Amino acid sequence: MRQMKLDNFDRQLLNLVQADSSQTTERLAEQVALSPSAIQRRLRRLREQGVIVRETALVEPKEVGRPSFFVVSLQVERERPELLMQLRKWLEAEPRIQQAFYVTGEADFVLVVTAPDTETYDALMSRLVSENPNVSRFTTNVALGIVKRGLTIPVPLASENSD
Amino acid sequence: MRQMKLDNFDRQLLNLVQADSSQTTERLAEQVALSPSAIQRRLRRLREQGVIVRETALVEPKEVGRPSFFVVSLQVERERPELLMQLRKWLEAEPRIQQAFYVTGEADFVLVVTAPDTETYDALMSRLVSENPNVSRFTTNVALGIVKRGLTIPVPLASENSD
DNA sequence: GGTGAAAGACACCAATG
DNA sequence: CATTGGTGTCTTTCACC
Repeated sequence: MRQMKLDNFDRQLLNLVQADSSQTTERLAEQVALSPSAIQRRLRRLREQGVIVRETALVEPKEVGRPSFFVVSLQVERERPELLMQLRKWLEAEPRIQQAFYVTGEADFVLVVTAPDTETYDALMSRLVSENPNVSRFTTNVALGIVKRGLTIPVPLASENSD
Repeated sequence: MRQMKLDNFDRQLLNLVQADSSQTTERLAEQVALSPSAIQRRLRRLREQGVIVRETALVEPKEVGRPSFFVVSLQVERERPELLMQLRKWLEAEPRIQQAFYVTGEADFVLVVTAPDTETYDALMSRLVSENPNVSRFTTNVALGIVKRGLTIPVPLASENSD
């Protein structure tokens, strides 16, 4: 059931709504060579099929109290499956964990964390280690600046080459 | 001009639209104790003031060709201001660079990169180093799995404590 | 892909604190 | 006097052909 067949119309559409999901179907129809009705039906399908997961507003950190951002590398005691699952759920449930990747290399997880200040961040990480016994160590990189911030996945058209 | 004064209505609204920006003003009005008209005016203001930067659709990687994700640490030859600026612009312009943080610690930048496959990723990083002479070294962590993916910044209400 | 009905957003309104 | 909730109009979406 995975790996939907997406034609180039779908792919164009995905690129457009990733850039701006507030566009009307009419405006989208101008950019993709389709009628508004067709756009509508495709968008509904893409949402129902889970290709489009959700639509969100991006807020400017400067405007909401200048929160800090941290990139955190986690080392976990390898391999206790239940504890690993618990950690994943913990990360998912914690709103200040924006992103969590399970990675190769020296670290096991890389997190992107946001917090209003360093104290809150410290408290959060203290809770993380105390409530997840398999987390053996972590290193923090404080973000001094954000050059770019997005989740857009470029969707290549079928006719295009990969690069 | 920065650091807008946001009351608790604005803050609630920001939390709601970060979770789901496709809600109607009427549905938002049910959750915030305001009329649809008030919600509308506030949303427009938040957009105009740049508190809400843009609205985007989040797509499921599994459904668009299972692209890979990489967390990259960049070391740059410190300090050649013009080259640093050039690097920032390069990162911004490159669609496969999802996020770029300027950080403290051993690395200077941390990137989150997406690419359809490892070859494309390699080619991208080759271009990065060849077109940015100040990038001295980088280390790659391949994401084996994504536990969580979002950009939501929790906006605390004025009456609430930080934690 | 087009068309008519329903829903939602937008531009004004007087009212309120 | 800024901000609210309400009303009419226009736009956009939705369901059906």
